[in-house]
Amino acid sequence: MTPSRGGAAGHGRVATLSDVAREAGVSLATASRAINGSTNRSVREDLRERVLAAAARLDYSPNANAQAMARGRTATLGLIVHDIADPFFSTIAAGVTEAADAAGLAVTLANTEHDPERELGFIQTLQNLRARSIILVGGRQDDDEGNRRLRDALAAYQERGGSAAMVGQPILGVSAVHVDNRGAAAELARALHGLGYRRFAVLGGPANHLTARERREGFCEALAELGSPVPDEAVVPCAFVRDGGYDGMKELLARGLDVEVVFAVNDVMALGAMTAARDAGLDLPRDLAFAGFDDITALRDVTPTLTTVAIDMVDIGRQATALALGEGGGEPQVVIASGDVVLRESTPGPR
Amino acid sequence: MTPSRGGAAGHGRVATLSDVAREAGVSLATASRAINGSTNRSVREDLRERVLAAAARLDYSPNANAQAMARGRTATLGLIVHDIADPFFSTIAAGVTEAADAAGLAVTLANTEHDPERELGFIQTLQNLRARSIILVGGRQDDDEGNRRLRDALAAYQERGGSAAMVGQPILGVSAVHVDNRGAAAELARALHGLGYRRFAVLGGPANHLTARERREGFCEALAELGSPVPDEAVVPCAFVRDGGYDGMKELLARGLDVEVVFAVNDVMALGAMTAARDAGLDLPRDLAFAGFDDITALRDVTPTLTTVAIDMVDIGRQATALALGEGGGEPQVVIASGDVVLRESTPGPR
DNA sequence: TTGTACGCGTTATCAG
DNA sequence: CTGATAACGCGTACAA
Repeated sequence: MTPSRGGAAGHGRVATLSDVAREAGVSLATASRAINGSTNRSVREDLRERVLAAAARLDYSPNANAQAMARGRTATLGLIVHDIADPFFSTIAAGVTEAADAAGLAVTLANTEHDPERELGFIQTLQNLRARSIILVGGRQDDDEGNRRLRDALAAYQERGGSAAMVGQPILGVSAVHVDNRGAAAELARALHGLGYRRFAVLGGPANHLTARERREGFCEALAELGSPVPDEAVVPCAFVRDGGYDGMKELLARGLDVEVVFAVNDVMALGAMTAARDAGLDLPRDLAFAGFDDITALRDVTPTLTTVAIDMVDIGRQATALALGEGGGEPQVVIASGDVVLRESTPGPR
Repeated sequence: MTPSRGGAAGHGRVATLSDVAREAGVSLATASRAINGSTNRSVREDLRERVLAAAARLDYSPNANAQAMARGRTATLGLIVHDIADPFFSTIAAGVTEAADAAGLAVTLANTEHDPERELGFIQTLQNLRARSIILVGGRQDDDEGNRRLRDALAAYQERGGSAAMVGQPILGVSAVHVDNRGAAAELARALHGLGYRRFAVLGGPANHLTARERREGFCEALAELGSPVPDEAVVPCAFVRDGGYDGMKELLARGLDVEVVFAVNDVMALGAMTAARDAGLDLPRDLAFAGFDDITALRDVTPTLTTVAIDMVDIGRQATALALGEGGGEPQVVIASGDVVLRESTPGPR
C-alpha cells in the first residue's frame, strides 16, 4: 500500500515523469523513452524495467495535455451529432467510438440538439482542444449561408492541421459518407409498386433538409417514371423527428386523400405516423401500409414489422472515422453507403 | 480575407497568444487577461479592445491543452457507458451533455460495450486526460473483486483532484443517482396485482446484475406479500439486453407454465420478449400481458403500448452531472430517482 | 493597470 | 544508449 502523498485536503499530488525518473535513478529523457517507445526503441532493458517499476510504484499517469503540448498533437477525436438520444445518431456513435478506440483516440461528444448554430460553436471548441479530427454527423440543410460558414470553419480547422469527415451530403469540402438516399428510396418505391401499390403518400420532412429531400425526390421520381406519380397534396412536409411523423400523419389524414401506403423519410417518423394512424382508428397494416428508412434497431420489435431501407449505421460510423483519420493529403473522398430495401409486414400488398 | 499563414503543405501555423499580443502591441500577460477575464477584470478598455481585435484578425484559438497545463485543470468531463446505442444510455447521455454544456465542459465519451474490464481502462484514460470529473453509468455487478478494483481506481482518481459520480448502485465510494428499482418494481407488482393478475413470470436478467436483481426481488417480494408468490421456475435468468428478453421468453414458453403476465426487468428485454411471444403464435395482449421498466422513448410507438416504470433518464443524466460537479468535499451523496408506474395496453387485466 | 519571468509535464534535439 | 536542455502555449505571482 503506497503511503498517500501530499496533504489530506484537496488535490493529492500527481506523480510526474520527473518523479519517476528520480525514483528510477535515470534522467527525464530516459524515463520518457522507456515509457513511450515513441522514437527508436533505445533504452537498455534493465533501465527500462527500473523505470517501469518506478512508474508502477508511483502510480504514474502520463499527462495527456502535456504530451499534447510537446508532441504538437492530441489523441482526441471530436464527434458532433444532432441528437445523441436519437437511435440513428447513437448507433453511428457506437461505430465511431469503436473505430476511435481501435485507433487509440478518445472521443469528445458534442450534441447540438438540432441547432445548426451550435455545430459551429462545437467546431470552435474542438479546435481549441486541438482535436486531431472531427466527424460531423447529420443531414445538411439547404442553406447557402449556413453551409458556407460551416465550410469555412472546417477549412480553417483543417488548415491548422486537423482532419475532418462527415456523414451526410458531401458539400462541406471534407470527406463524407453519403447514404444513397435517392437511389435507395427509388428502389423502395419500385418495390412497393411491384407489390401492387398505386396510391402513395409521403411524409416528406422539412423542405430544406437535404436528406429528407433526397429520399422524397428519389421516391417520387421513381413512381412518376412508373406511371404512378404521387400527387403534390399527398406529400406532407414535417419535422425530421418522431413527432414530425406523428403530426404529419394527422395532417395527411385530415386531407382525406385515398392512400394505400405512406412512406416516411425516416423510421422514427414512420413509427410516429403509425401511432397517429392508430390513434385515428385505423387498423394496421390492413387499412394503411407504411414504410420508413434507416432500419433502426427498434424496428425488430414493432408490429407490424416495418418495411424500410436498411443502412448499416455502425459501419457508417466506422467508415466516417476511417475517412477522418486517413491521410488528409488528397482531395476529399466520398464513400457512398448503399441501402437495402427490406419488405416487412407493414406493406403486405394492397387488398 | 486573411492571407493564409505558413506554407501550403501540412499543418498551417496556428496563431498563438504571443502573436496576438504582438499584433496588439501589448504584453503576453495583458493579452491573456484581456481574453480570459479569469482574474479580476483589470485591463484598460482600449487595450482590451485592441487585443480582442487582434485575436479576431489572427483567428486566434486558445490552446485548451496549454491552458490545462497552466491552470492545472481541464474543462473535460468523462462519460462512461455500457452501450451508447442502447436507448437507456443514450438518453442519459443526452442529459449529461446538456448539463455539461451548460457548465462549459466538453464531454469525452467512453463506450465499454458491456466489458467491465474496459471501464477500468477508460478511467485510466480519463485520468491521463486529467478530466475534471467522471460519470459512470450503468448497473453494477455483484463482483467483489471487480467492484474493489473499480472503487480503488475511482479513489485514486479523486485523490488526484478529480471528482466522480455514477448512475447505479452506490457501492463505489462516489456520489450516485440510484433508481429506486426495488420500490418501483414492488409498486408495479402491486399495480398488476390490483388489476387482478395472479400468475406471474419474470424475465429476471443476469443473476449477478444488481439492477436486475433489485427489480426482480422488489417485484417478487411484493407479490409474495400479497399472497401471489412467483414460483421459482417462473423466474428466468437472461441477458440484460433485448436479445436476452427474446431468448428468455423462448425459454419461459418452453417451460409450459400457466402465466398471465410477464415482467421483464427492462424495456428492451420486454420488447424482445413480446416479439418472441408473437413468434410463438401468441396474440398480445390477449394471450399474455407484459410489463417492462425504464420507459424508453420507443415505447410510445409499440403495440400494444407497454406498461412500465417510467424513470426520467434525461434528468438522471443532469443530476449525475450535478453530483459529479458539486464540491467533492463532503461524503458521497446518494440521490434516489423514483420511478412511476405507467399502466398501458399491454396489461389490460386478466380475462 | 501593465509587464517580466517562471512554471506546468512532456517530447525531441543535440551533445556526450 | 543516455543525459542536459530547449521548446510547446498559457496563466499568474511578482515587480514596476
